[in-house]
Amino acid sequence: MSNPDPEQTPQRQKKAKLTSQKIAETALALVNEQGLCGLTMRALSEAMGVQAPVIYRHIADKQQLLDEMAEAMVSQAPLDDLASDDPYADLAESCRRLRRILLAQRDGARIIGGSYAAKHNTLRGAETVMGLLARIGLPQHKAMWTMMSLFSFTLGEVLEQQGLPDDPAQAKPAILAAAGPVLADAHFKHINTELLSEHFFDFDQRFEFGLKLFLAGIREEVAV
Amino acid sequence: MSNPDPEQTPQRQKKAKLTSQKIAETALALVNEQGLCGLTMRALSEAMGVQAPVIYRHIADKQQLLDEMAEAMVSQAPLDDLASDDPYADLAESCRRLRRILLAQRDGARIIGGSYAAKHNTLRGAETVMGLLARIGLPQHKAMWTMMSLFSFTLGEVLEQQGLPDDPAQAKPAILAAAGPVLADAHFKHINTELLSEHFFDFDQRFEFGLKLFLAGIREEVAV
DNA sequence: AATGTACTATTAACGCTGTTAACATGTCAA
DNA sequence: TTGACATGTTAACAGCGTTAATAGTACATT
Repeated sequence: MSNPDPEQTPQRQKKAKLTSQKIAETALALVNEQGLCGLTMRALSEAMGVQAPVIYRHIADKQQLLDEMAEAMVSQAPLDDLASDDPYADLAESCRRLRRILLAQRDGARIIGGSYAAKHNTLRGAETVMGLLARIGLPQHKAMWTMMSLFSFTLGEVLEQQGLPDDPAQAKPAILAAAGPVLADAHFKHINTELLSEHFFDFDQRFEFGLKLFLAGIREEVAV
Repeated sequence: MSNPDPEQTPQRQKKAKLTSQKIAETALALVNEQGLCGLTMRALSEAMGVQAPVIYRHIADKQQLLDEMAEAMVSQAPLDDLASDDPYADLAESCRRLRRILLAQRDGARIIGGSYAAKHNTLRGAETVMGLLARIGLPQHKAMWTMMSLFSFTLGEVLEQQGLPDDPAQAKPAILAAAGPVLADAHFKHINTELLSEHFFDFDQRFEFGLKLFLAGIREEVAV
């Protein structure tokens, strides 16, 4: 059978049979448009051409919706193909992919961070990373701590990046204006607005630098 | 004058003059009791023996309240006394203090993470850490990236720790029960429930291990 | 001392939220 | 045809952040 798309979906995807997975995908799309605050059950149901209480036929509450959204995000970029001869490079690539997933979805870090989803795709990604760390030579419990540290670091970085207002060209002057007076006043020798302006908002370089530090620390740990 | 505490405050701190700082402190105490979800403007005003709209005489909206709360938290543990002969040790201690602040306040990580407060105490702490990293030998922009990476790591770790239900003895079995079936099913070679059970929830050791990795990475970066 | 002014507090209400109850419709099996 | 069950609807509840309009209260000035 495989559902041959019976009709051309007149205006929307109207009668799409409403699975919890489709709900999660629509919710992610809605967040991309409106932001996480705009994700209300009513707005979501309207986007699906349906009344609000219908959603509750497929998911228990909003928290479970967020969990499904998190799992849907993770499943978008599996790590199965990572099998180069350099596990450190693969490890770095894993973190970059996680970061890319988070950045590709508006408020992605908050969605992932707010859910403790121990579901299939999430655990599969973890398994891959644990395999890399085992190849590197870490014992199992240290591998787990390392993985979680890398996850926390990556999540925290994107959390901060996505925390500022949507338009970066607008957020930057605002933050500089807020910090400026304080920095000018007291005896701040190691921070100044030029430093903030030029390097604080370069999130890509920030992330890569932190990642490099972390990997160097892992090499050191293994070498001992 | 200095307001000699005119009366013995009959039942509560009733007529405490209601500054934005006192509001923030009461809000933090309320979150400690009820959790962040329990922090409503009505509950907060009731805790202060006052009607809800009065709050808005002193703060613009709830986001600003959260900012004030974040700043109040940071101000609780300054870093001024850190001046040992080992800047790496001071750096580690800075991270531990930040973590202790976050853990001491219920939902502390979410409060700090949700605010972009470029206020006095926050920037002063940053200045101290930047000084340590300068002593270590990092150029200014790398010092800033390093500081932000450490902050993201620490915040992310506590965020995850505080993300699980309040009673850890209750959260642990729940998560294990959720992950168990998935782990048993497929070909998971590097993760298992024993590993999770014994080492995932040891957040202190997790944090210390990640911190060690990071510091080793910094040493490596400087040594090059 | 009386008065005007600014601050502080109150009550009432608006529009919105997640969620549930009660009821209607449609679909498929016996 | 007759159930049974999934799926949809409308109406409503309690609670949220926030604002408007109003009342009281303290203090500087006349």
